[in-house]
Amino acid sequence: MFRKILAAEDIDSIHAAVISQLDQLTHAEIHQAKYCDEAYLKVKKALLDGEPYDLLITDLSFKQDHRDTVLESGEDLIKSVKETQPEIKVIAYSIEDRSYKIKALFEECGINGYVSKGREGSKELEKAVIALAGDTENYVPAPLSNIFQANNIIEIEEYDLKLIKYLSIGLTQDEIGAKFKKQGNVPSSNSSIEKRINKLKLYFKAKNTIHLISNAKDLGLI
Amino acid sequence: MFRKILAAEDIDSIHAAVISQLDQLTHAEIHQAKYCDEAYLKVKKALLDGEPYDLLITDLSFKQDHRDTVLESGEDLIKSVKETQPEIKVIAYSIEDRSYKIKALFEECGINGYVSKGREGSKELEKAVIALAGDTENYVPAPLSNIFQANNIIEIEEYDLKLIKYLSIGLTQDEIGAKFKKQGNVPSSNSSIEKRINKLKLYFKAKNTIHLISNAKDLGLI
DNA sequence: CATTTCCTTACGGTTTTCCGTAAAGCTGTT
DNA sequence: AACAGCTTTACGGAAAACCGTAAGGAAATG
Repeated sequence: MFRKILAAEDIDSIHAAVISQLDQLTHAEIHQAKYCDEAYLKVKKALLDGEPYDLLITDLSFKQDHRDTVLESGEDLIKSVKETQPEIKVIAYSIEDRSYKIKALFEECGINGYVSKGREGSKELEKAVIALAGDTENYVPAPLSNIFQANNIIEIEEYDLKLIKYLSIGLTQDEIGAKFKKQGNVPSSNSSIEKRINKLKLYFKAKNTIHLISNAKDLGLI
Repeated sequence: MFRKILAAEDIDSIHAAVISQLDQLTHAEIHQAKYCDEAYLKVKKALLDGEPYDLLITDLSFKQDHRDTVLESGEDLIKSVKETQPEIKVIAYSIEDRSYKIKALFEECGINGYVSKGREGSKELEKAVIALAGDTENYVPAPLSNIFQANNIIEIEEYDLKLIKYLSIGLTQDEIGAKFKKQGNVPSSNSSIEKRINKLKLYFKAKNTIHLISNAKDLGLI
C-alpha cells in the first residue's frame, strides 16, 4: 500500500471527502494542496528530502483566483510532476467523461489511473488506489476500458484541439502560426494551419471557420 | 435554524462532505438525493406528509446516466420545487461563477442563496445556511454582491440573437442579409449587418467574429 | 540508391470580412 | 421649410480567410 499520498484539489468539499476516505482506506501519510503550484512544490520538496510521495491524486481544473500561478491546470501539474519524479503514480480525479480526453491523459500526461467524479466516484477512487497499490501499472475504470481499442472514435489529436482552442479565443491563422512556432509545434506554417482547419471543417461538416468553432463547442471539444 | 434539509448532488465526494458539514452545523434532519427527479419526489412527498423540507441545497449540473429522467438540471429542479412549495428556501451550490448566470438563478429560479464551489466553498455554504436560517431573505456572497447593480444588464435584442445564431450555423454576411430581406427584417443591408456584428464584438470584447460566436456560446446565448 | 508516399511549406488568385467614410432616408423640433 | 440627430445603406481599400496547385523534405519501400 502507499506510504505517502498527495491530494490536489481546489474544491474544499471534495477535498475533505477524499482525505477522510484515504485516511480510512490506507495508513498513508496524506498531504493536501489547493493549488497546482503548491502541489508541485510539495512533490519536489518531498523528493529532495528523500521522502517522496508515491501517489498523487489530482483534479484537472483549478479555479483561478488572486494568486499568480505558473501551472494552471491539472495536466500541467501532472506533466511537471512526472518529469521531476517519473516513478510516482498519478490518479486524475475529474468530472471529465469524454473518452478521447481521458485517453490523452494516459498517453500524453502518463497518468496511471483515471476516476470520473460522479455518483460512484468515491468507490471508483478506492478501487483505483487499491489497484495501483498492487502491481497494476495502469487502472482504467471498466466503462472506459474500450478507449484504447485502436481506431474507435474520433481522431482528433492534441494539435487539433489546440488549434480549435486558439481559433475560439480570436487568434488569426497568422497568430496561431507564430504561436506554434514559438512552442516548437509543427506544423506551424500558415499553409499547413489553413489545411488543417480545412480538414476539420470537412470532418465536422462546417461551412466556414465560425461554423467549425460553433460545432466544436456544441460537441464539448472546448 | 432549519429542521429538515434536503441535499441534492450527484458527485458523491461532495455529497459526503456537505452532509457531514450540515450535521455538525445544525440539528436538522438531513436527507439526500443523487438525481433531480429523486429530489423533487422527496420534496413533494414530504409536503404531502405534512413534514415539508425547509431548505434545499442543490447542485446545478447532474450527470446523465442510464436512468430516464424528467428533470435534467438543477435549474429545472429548483423551478419545479418552487412551484410545488414556494416558501422553501433554496441554495444553489455549484462551480458556476459567471455573474449573469447567477443573477438569472436569483431572478428566474427564485433561489435564496448562491454558493460557488471552490477553495472556500464549505465556509461560504455555512454562512449561507446560517444567514437564511435567520430572517435574511436572500444570501448573495460578498464578491458577487454587485451583480444586481443595474448597468451591467445585457441589452441584446431578438435581432442580435438571430444574427448570432445565423453566424453560428455558418452563414456568410451576404447570406444573412438575404435571409433578413426575405423575412422583411430590417436592417438587412450588408453594411448594417457588418456594423451590428461590430457592435456585438465590442460589447463582448471579441477580437473577431469567431471569437464573438465562441463567447456567445460560452455565455449560453445560443 | 532510386522511387514512392506522405507531410509540410510556398504562392497566387478569389472571396469574404474588416474598417472608415460618406451619402441617403426617416423623425421630431422649431 | 430648415435643421439636427439618428439609423440605414453604399462604397472602396486593406486584411484575413479560402482554395487549388506545386515545390521541398523526410521517411519508408523495394
